[in-house]
Formats: sequence, C-alpha cells, structure tokens
Amino acid sequence: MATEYTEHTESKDKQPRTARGLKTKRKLLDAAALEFGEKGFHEASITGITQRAGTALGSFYTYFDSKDELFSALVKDMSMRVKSHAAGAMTEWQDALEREKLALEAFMTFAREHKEIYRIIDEAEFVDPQSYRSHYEETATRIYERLQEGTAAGDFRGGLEEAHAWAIMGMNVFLGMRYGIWSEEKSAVQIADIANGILAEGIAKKG
Amino acid sequence: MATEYTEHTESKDKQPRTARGLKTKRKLLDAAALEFGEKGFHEASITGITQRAGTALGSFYTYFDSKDELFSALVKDMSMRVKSHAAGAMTEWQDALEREKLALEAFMTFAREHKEIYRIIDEAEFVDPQSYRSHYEETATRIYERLQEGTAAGDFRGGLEEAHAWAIMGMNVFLGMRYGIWSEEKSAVQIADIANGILAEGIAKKG
DNA sequence: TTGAAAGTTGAACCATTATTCAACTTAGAA
DNA sequence: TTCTAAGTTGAATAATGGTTCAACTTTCAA
Repeated sequence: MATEYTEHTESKDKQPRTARGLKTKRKLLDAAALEFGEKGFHEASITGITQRAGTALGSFYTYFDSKDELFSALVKDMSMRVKSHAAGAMTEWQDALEREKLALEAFMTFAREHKEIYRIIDEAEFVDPQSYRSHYEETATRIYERLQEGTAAGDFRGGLEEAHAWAIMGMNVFLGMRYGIWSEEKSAVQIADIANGILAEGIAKKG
Repeated sequence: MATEYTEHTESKDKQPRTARGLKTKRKLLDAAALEFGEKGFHEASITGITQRAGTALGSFYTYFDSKDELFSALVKDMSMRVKSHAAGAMTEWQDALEREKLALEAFMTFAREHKEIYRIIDEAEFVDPQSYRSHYEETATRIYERLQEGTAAGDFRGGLEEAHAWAIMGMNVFLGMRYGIWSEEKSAVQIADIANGILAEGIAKKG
C-alpha cells in the first residue's frame, strides 16, 4: 500500500491473463465489496471474501498483493462509480440550482442502492487516507466548477469559493447518511428540495 | 461493549478507589486519546497506550474491561467535550444567525486544538456505531432546537425541519475537516463567515 | 495434440496482540 | 504501627487471520 501508485493499482504482474482469471478476479472484487461493506475492513477476512467468491484462499493472492491493496482498489472503484452515477443524472437542467438538486438526488439514490459502497469510502479515512482525501478533494473540485459555471450563467451570485463547495458537499454527505442509509423516511426528492431551499435562499427570514 | 450501557460506562467494579488509582486511570485515558488519534483504533495497541502512560501492561485491565470499552468511553468523553466547548462559545449573541456563526467558529477552533479527538469520533462509525449515531443525532437535535428558537424569534424563516439541521451539521463537519484539520489556510472566522453567508441568503443570484 | 504458462488449492507458517494471572508493592484506615 | 484492600507488574496464554508455497489442474497457442 505504501509503495502503490500505479494507475488503477494492479501491481505489475497480477493482472489475469485469461478469461477464467478475469472472471475469478471479478468474483473476488464483488465478494470483497460485500464483505467490507458488511463487516468493515478489520472484521472482514480474506477467508470470508474467498468463501463468498467461491474460490480457494490462495487464489486471492493470485490477483492481489494484500488485503490493503484490495481495499484501496475498491475505494477507487466506488469513488468512480458515485461520480459517474451523479454525472449521468445531471444531463438535463434549466439552471444551476436545479442541477445541484439533481446531483443530491442522484447521490441519495445511489447511497440507498449501495449502502456498502458508502461505508467503504468512509473507512478509507483510516485504511487508505490518500484515497479518501482524493475522493473528497475531487468531488469538491467538481462542485466548485459547477458553482463557477452557475455564476457565469447568472444563476449564482458572485464571490463563491472552494469553501462553498465543501459546505455543499458536507450537506450532501450528511443528508445522504441520515436519510439515505440510516432511514428512508423521506424520499430523495424531499431531501433534495430541502437542501436546495438552503442554496436558493438560506434560512434567514426575509425583510 | 455489547453489554455496556451504564452511564459513563465504568463497568461495575473498575472504578479507582484511591488517589493513586484515579491518577493512573487519567494517565491511561490521556495516553489512549493520543494513541488512537495517531494510529487509529486497530493500529493502536494496549502496549502502546500503557507505554505512553508509563504504566505496566496489566494495569490497563485494572480500569478497563477491554480495548473496545476504553474506546467507547473515549468517544463519549470527546463528544461531550465538543458539545460543551461549543455551548461555551454561544453565550453572547444578537440573533440566531450570529449564534450559528459562533457555533461553527467554536467547532473549528476545537477541531484544530484537538485533531485526535476529531478522528476518534469518525472511527466510532466502525468501532462503536451506537455512540457514533448518538453523537450526531444529539448534535442534530441541538441544532434543530436552535433553528426553532430562531424561527420563534423571527430571525429564521418558518418550515425548517430536522433535515435542515442535518444539512447544517454536515456543512460544519466538512468545513471543520477541510479547513480545521487538513489545513489552516483560512481562519476559523473566515470559514464561519462563508457558511453563514449560505445560511443568510443562499448562493443564488437575487432578482 | 501437447506442453508451458496461467490458474487453483488449502494446509502450514508466522506474526501480532488482546487478555489473563499469580506474585509483588503500596496506600491508608483502624 | 499494622494489616488488608487496592494497585502494579510483565511473562505467559490463546486466538486470530494474513500470507506463503508446493502440488495439482486447466487453458490455449502453436
């Protein structure tokens, strides 16, 4: 993990070379997502993963150098998936405010469908800090770019900084946790409306 | 940990009975905060903790039933400390909006002074989920109460729900992480101003 | 068809650490 | 001062689980 920086993190000679190998690796990856999501990194065991995948213990090391490396790969994978899911949901919009609403709505939906993924990213704070940081920094940057576009388009006011993006991201993450993972008492749309209300006019009384 | 629910979590017969005992327990608690903050729960070792505390390994078990129990105690302790710190900072204020600014400012300052504490609460999501949940639920409730008071006082608009409190909390937590822990490129006041701007008027262009 | 590369297998190895415990020391009430 | 409860000590225990490896099977290009 410490010496790992190659893109997509397949260390040198571990890529599968046949169809069979590819399939096995895929099974391991999927099993790992479940195992980590259910038990957390430390409670999860390689044995548990290979059992779920239906392979022998030793096969794990044909495709991964270590438990850490696998986790790291998984974090990057999930980070990417949330990102594309959100991007996919933000294609049709009238103004920048609406686009933010769509982003949160998509994020909430995604969290509900992939509770294990959410948890994996969180645990990266401790298991793979570098990936954790990258995940949020990149997300914040993406939001910040939308803010700038929004300002340019006349939808958002001026003076918006990177910190505004972090604030919005924090809102989204916590709403996702509370109303996406912990309970589903409110719909994604309802939550997205509430957050959008804050972005639209704040919470202060007018006048 | 599973059978632990007594207030302040001292299991039955583990409380120190002499001044010496009290002092030793205090040393262990402080050492643990450092060790956990620096290494995270799983990398941290009882040996490391007792070493820092300058006591023998066995002494640990005079005061704690297990590593988990200690961590749990620590989480509750830190949760309480952030809470009182913030409460202490919110004594003087003119309107509800200003009070929120003071709350975030205090939180940021606290995070900077106690980076290890911040990290401990985060890891509770995996080590002691119950405490983690309680921490945020209680914090959200506190914020929600302030929102209601704000509305009653005519400072905040009506229609504010629990979800608004979660949104604000998320903002604060992420801003605290990014600008309190990761870097200090901006002052607590600057960040609090930005967040307060969002609460005051949102980010949309007026007109 | 064939043989070398790729993949599979699971028992064995090994390192780490939380936890226990019995011998020992200190505190402080009577 | 004395004696018992409280506290201290660290070597030994025990369980866990990541990682290795040598024997075995399957794949697929030539």
